[in-house]
Amino acid sequence: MSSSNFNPPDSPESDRADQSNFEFPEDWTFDGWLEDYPETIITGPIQFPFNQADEVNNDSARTSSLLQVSENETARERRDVRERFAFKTKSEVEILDDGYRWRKYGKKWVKNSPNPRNYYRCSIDGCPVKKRVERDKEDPSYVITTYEGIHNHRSVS
DNA sequence: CGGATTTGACCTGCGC
DNA sequence: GCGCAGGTCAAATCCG
Repeated sequence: MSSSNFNPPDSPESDRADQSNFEFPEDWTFDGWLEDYPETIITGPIQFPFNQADEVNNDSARTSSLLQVSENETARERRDVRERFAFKTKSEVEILDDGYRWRKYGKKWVKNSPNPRNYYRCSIDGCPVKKRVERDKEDPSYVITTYEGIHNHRSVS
């Protein structure tokens, strides 16, 4: 895919509503998944950024946090928001060009999966973003990517 | 030579 | 307290 189609925001706090109309490239498949929250199955288009609350305990909050940033987000919900999201995509390769430079810093064989999990950190100095990449245990033709954090810089060309 | 990758060791939270 | 599992570090190595 081309890098220009994937442009996460630079700031977590500003203009969330304005960025919610982001559309993923149509050659990516999202039928979703969120690793640490296996109950959150994503179907249909995802708007970016979407923020996952760490402790979402009712269905309506979960739905809104997955599909878009809620406009009437309560203070409590907002405090719990993490800049983390995951999706799976059908791909032969695990190194997807999403417009950023990543430095691999770890690899783990996770329990109950025949596939390794790879850990990447954004190679820009001072940028806190990390991501994990692993193959879907159920369907190895899918790659699961989990992003954590928001870039404090623009994507590289 | 500089930056990225590899890979086992190390660290830490959690359940028992 | 111990051991497991997941996450990270870092030295050696690779590669342009």
